[in-house]
Amino acid sequence: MTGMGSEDKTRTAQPRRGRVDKATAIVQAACEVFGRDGYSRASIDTIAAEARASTRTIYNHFPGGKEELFRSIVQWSAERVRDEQLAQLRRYLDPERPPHPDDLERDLLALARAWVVLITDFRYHFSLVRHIYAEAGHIPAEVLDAWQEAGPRVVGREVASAMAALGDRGLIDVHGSPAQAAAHFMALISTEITQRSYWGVRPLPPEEADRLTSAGVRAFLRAYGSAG
Amino acid sequence: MTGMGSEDKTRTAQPRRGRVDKATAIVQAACEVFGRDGYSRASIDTIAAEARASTRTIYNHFPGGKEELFRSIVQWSAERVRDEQLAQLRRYLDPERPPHPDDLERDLLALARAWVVLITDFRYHFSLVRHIYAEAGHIPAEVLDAWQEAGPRVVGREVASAMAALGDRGLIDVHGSPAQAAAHFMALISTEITQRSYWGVRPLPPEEADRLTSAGVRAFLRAYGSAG
DNA sequence: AGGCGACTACAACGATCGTTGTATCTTCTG
DNA sequence: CAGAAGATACAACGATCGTTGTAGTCGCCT
Repeated sequence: MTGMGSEDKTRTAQPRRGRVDKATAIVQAACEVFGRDGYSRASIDTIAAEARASTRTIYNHFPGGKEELFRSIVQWSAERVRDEQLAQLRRYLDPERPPHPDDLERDLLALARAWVVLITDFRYHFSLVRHIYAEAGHIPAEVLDAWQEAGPRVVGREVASAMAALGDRGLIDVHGSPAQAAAHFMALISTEITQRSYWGVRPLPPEEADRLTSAGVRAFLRAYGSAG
Repeated sequence: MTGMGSEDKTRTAQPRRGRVDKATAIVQAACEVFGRDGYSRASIDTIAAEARASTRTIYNHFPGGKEELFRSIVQWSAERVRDEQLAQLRRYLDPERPPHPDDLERDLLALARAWVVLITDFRYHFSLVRHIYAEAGHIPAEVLDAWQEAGPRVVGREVASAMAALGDRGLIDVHGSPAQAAAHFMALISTEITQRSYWGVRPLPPEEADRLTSAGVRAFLRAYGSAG
């Protein structure tokens, strides 16, 4: 939004220095530090050090200060993870190519496993989400809504429509509400893992995580499988 | 833990002044403020004001300062809520008096509803839990373990043994792991509500919460009901 | 009454932190 | 080369906060 004028030729496209673009370095560092320490504990100095930038540069890029920086990275991180989650969803549960009934459990399990991997891959993002939930009372409603709409709600809707597709083809029985089935699917595959691992802070042994994931998928299929 | 010694006559039993015991006033206020603001944002001055005490009194009762106060109230709050949850569990799912098969869904639903009510009743406690999860990386492992062992793990074990009892009597099929069934039950009845309501910060309309709860119970019974 | 224990008001300290201004430096562009 | 634009180092400010010390107040018990 800021900085990039309207008709500059190729100037701002190339990173000024030989290094990485300072702006993205700051955003990445801020993601990590905000995720690790939370809004209050995170200090501008720490973010600057992590980004190998000076605090002054941060304030040049984000005139709104800490608050604007936080809003920006929440949005940025949500979009990034959302895209990754949607990619895995389309990869293992493409509404265009429904799986054979025999492969349904395999595909759901593959999706679940891929998502669990994302939880540790994007550890800092999910730490950030934890802090968002914890500090929900101190975050303006508009910011919360913008975040939900940029990330979680989109994913939820996509999973719901995938469930609807499976239902239409008779692979599962959504029992009237594809959205409800989607929510239950996500709850069953992730709740226990996230809780036991403190949202990835203390990762579980892989085989344990796998056991929980497949148990969740099997329970989901018993609850929503069309064959029963 | 403090205060109630073993052989004090009647001195510490009666509040010294005409008011409430300052210690419990401080603990309650600290619970509320820590839950609302989190560890870093919460200030001793705020807690003192909320407890109508002076900061000096706080340091007299908790020589360890902010850290000890936090540890104490985490433990205290966890025990209180645990007892409440166990009471509801025994009320609606007493292992000694298993329900008739026809009443199983009704009883499970009653338990689920009672627990959902607790989420808003003990709003500050669950806010505290959010912050614990968010700041897990900054809390000593021993404190985290002590908290889990004083609260969540006990409840989880009790629900698991209730599930085992239901399984033994053929009312449900635990599919090999009562603990897993318990975790799935709790996930199905509470995950969506807690997420959608931001853990009680923005409470859902009661009928909406009810809809989600009963949908969770029905899904659980489809996954774990012995009749299928 | 006298003393004791708990509570309080008040001030002060050191530390951390968000934020800004300024002067200097580097690197790219014309 | 000159100039511009971005980045940096540095210092300083005001504010908040945890914590401690001190002196004083209030109510209870002997």
